[in-house]
Amino acid sequence: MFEKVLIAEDHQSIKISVTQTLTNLGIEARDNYAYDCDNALQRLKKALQDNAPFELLITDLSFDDRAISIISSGKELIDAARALQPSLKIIVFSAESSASVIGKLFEEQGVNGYVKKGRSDTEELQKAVETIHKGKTFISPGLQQAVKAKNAHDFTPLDIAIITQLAKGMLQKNLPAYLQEQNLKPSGLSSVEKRLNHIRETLHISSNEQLVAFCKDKKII
Amino acid sequence: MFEKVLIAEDHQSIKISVTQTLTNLGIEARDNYAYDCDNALQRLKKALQDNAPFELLITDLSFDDRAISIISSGKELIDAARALQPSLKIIVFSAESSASVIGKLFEEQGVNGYVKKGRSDTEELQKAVETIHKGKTFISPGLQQAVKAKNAHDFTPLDIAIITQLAKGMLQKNLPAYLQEQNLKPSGLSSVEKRLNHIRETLHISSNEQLVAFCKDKKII
DNA sequence: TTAGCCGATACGGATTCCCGTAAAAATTAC
DNA sequence: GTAATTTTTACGGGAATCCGTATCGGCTAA
Repeated sequence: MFEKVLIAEDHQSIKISVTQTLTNLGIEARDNYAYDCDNALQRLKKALQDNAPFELLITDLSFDDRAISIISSGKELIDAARALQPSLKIIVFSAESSASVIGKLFEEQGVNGYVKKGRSDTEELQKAVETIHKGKTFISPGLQQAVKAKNAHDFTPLDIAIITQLAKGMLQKNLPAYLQEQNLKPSGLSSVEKRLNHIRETLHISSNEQLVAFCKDKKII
Repeated sequence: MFEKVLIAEDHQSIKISVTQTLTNLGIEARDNYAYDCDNALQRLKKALQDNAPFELLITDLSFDDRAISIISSGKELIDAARALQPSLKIIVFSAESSASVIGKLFEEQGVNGYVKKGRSDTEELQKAVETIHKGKTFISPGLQQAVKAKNAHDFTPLDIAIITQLAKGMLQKNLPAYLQEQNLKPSGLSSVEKRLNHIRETLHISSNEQLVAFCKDKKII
């Protein structure tokens, strides 16, 4: 079993339960807890320098950053941790259920496991640690299919840029200039209109306001 | 100290910590846990019928309702519980930090305490239980001022109805008919335009898309 | 009662958005 | 290299929104 596991979690109540789960697995829980991302990365670095690296990171996704921090989300922490120590195994332990978000964790960031906070999360977490120790990946039951099932519409980087700017108040007629600045193509106003129209149609959405609401709900923007 | 406390919480990891906190307070934690709102209300009813009512309810706000449930959010549970048993003390234990949401819990629903999940949430929860047992209210440190600080704009029920419909795809020209159906006044198209214009101005927002995004972020709609 | 005030509604011009069509450019096929 | 296809862009009419102004209707105070 793993011997050194780092917990990155800003909720004390959850940290206590996770620690208990690790103890049940026979993993020593001492000096292995960070309540923000900066501190978590620091500990990973220190352990690496001391030739006693962590083997597994269990991290949340959202941290409320009260202080000015360099890394303020689990997503960024994962990238930084992997860059620092490619061999590190990573379990995300979060309440996030958006297929879009979870899908990216596996596909773009290569996490080893995802446990959704829920009715049986401690058992699931325990199973996840065991499964990953055997070299396999783990995902909470029921989420597998949700992540595989593609959205009716796959949002491209262009789509996301367009909708993000709309949500920031940019008029759609000003989008071409912005998209050119960002080197995003196509940038013509007609193309923007066509793209938005296409998205609305496939999602059965009738206005830009509704589209912004949809993307906010699905955590796409 | 309280003798009967009910926990309504759908995350096992948190339930474990809350139970432990209650134990630390000398409160017996047996048969006092519900993982969804329907079940929680059922237990409150049963205990009342048996002449052994719960004295305190500790509840989360968000429950992911996998099954078809009558009550699916903590907000509704609170109303139902208060209707059933007005004397019941209620602590909300949630990660929600939106001033709008928390403010309403106290002002409209009269909860006795709010503990935000965070770095010291178990200590805070313990303190909350003690404080409320003395007949006072409790709110997590730092949130007090956030809740008191009013938003730049106070959203009226009319505002919320308008923006909600926009976010559902309704065209603004169709709003007058809808508002009349809902007996909301004023309902004239000019009034709707004027209202939206006023909101955008006070919040320094330039489009309806941005307004919808803002309200989604602040959990106003 | 009536003059004055204020909010709601009606109206109209300017702007923006929607959407279909056509031209232009880029890509692919042969 | 040229034709065919697709993608991007340009254009224009109609709809919806934005915003200023004016009218309507209820309310208050002298």
